[in-house]
Amino acid sequence: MKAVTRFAPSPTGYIHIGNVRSAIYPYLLARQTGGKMILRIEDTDRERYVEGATELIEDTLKWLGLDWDEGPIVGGPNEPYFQSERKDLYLEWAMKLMESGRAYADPTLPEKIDEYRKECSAAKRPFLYRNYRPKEFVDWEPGMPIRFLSEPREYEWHDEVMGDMHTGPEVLDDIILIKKDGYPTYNFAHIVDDAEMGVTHVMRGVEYLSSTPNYLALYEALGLNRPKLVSLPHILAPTGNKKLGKRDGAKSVTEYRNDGVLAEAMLNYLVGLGWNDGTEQEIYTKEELVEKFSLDRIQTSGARYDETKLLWLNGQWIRRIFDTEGAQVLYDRTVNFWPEEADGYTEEYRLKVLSIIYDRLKTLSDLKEMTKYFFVDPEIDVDMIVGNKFLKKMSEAEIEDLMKVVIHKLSDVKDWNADELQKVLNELLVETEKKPAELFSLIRIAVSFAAFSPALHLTLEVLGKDVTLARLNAVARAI
RNA sequence: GGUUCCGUCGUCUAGUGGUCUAGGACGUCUGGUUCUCAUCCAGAAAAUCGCGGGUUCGACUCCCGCCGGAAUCACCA
Repeated sequence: MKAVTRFAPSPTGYIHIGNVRSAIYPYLLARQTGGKMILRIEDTDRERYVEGATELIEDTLKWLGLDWDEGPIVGGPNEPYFQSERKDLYLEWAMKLMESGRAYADPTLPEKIDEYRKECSAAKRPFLYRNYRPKEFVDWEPGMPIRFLSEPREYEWHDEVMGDMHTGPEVLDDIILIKKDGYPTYNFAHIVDDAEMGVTHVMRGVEYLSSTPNYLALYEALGLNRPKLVSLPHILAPTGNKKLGKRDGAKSVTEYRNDGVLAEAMLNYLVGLGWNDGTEQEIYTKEELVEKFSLDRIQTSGARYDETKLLWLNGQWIRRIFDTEGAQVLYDRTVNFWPEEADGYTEEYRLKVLSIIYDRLKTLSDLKEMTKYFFVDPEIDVDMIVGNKFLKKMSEAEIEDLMKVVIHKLSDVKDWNADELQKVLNELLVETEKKPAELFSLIRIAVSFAAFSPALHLTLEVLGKDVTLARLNAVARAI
C-alpha cells in the first residue's frame, strides 16, 4: 500500500529534536511504500505566527535529507499548502456540516464560557461545552465561531503504535471548527486537508491521542473514511520526566549542524530513539532506514534524549564517511569548521591534516581546537615540557642535549614521509636509549604544544621538514 | 479531578510462557594498541524485569489490583 503521509508543522519557530520525529517517520513510510510525503504549513493561528519560520522548517528538512513531494516550493495538485490560503475551503465544509445539523453557529461570549467552566470546576465536575449548548440555534454570520454538534457515544479504534483504543462518551464535546476570526482550528482544518490531500497515515505525537475520538466523530459526520492513526511517543528532556520542549532548552535541529553534527548521525540517532528493527545494528544509512522502518516496531513509551549517544554516533559517521566514501567527501563537509589560522592554506594540505585527525573527531567543530598547530607556530611553553610527567625526571641540560640529537638526526632525513620518519624515530630510540614515552613526548610537545596530537610520525610528515625543524630549533633555543 | 497512555541495567533498547543464571548499544571502569588524546580491540561493574496477588508444571512475557510517571481536558497546534 502506497502511504500518503504528511508533516504539518505550524510556523511558530524552529524544529527542535522534540518534534522532528513527526517529520522523519512519515517520510520513511512514504519512501518505503513508494507513496507521497506532503509538507503542509498549518498557519491558522495568526497570533503565534513567526516570520521566517516556514523557511526555517524547510531548511531543517532539507538538511536532514527529507524531501517532500507536495508542499511549499515544489507545489502539487492540492495547492495551496498553507492553511491560511485555504480559509474559504474550511468554511464551505463547516457550512455543509451546519446544513446537515452537525454544526452550529455559537454567539456565546467567551466570558460566559469562562463562567461555565468555573462553575464546573467549583462543582468538581468535568466541563463539557455540549451541556451548555444554546437551546436554539441562530443563523451564522461572520465573527461567530462555528461549533461541532457532538453526539456522545463510545469510540473504538486502532492506533498503529498504541494498539486498540477505547473511550467513553465523556470525551466527546462541541469543539470549535471555525474561530471568530474566520480561521479554522487545527482540530477541523487538519481533517479537511488530510481528506482533500488523500493522506492515508496521520502520524503525530501522542498528545493528540485524547482528542482522537472527536476527530473520529468528525470523520463520520463528514462521511470520510478514517485514515490510519499513528501516535508517536514523546521524546523526554534529559532530566525530569517531561517531554522535551523549547523550554527545556531543546536545541533546534539545525543548531547541531552548526556545531558540527552530520545530518546522517542526527537522522540515525533520532530514528533510533523510539524505534529499532529488532537486530543489534546501531548504524543505519537513510536508505537502510527507508527499507527497514516499520510502524509496528515504534516504541510505545517515551524515550529520553541523550546527547552523548548522538555524539558517539556522530563520531561513527565521521569515520564511516571517511573510510567508505573517501577523504574528499568528508572534507567537503568540513569547509566551515576550520580554525581561522587555516585561511590561506591549500585544500591539499587541509586534506592531509584531516586524514590524520579525523578519527578523533566527535564533531566537525572539534577541528577548530584540534588542528591549530598545523597552521600556525604554537606559542612555546617551556613548563609544558619540563612539567610533563615523562620528562620531569630529566634535567634541562639532558633535555637540551636530547633536542640537539633529535634535530641533527631529523635534518639528515631525505625522504620526509611517514614510513621513513617512523624508521628514523625508531633509530633515535635506540641511539638515545630513551623510552618512547620520553623521546616521543618531547618531540610531540615541542612541535605542537597541544594537549594531544595524532601519531608522531604522521604529525611530522604533515607538518613537513622545514616547519618541524624550525619549531624544534626554536624550542631548543628557549630551554 | 475526568479521560487516556506508559513502566526491563544510569540512558536507548532486545525479549510475544520454558533456549533469560535477561542479550546488545551509549556512558562508566580496567587492560592492550612503541608518547598524548581519540579510534580500535579485550574485559568488568551495572536491571530482585515498578509493587502485590492470581492463572500455569513453569511468567519479564497472560489476568486482576495497586503504585509511580506522563499526556490531555483552549476561539494553540
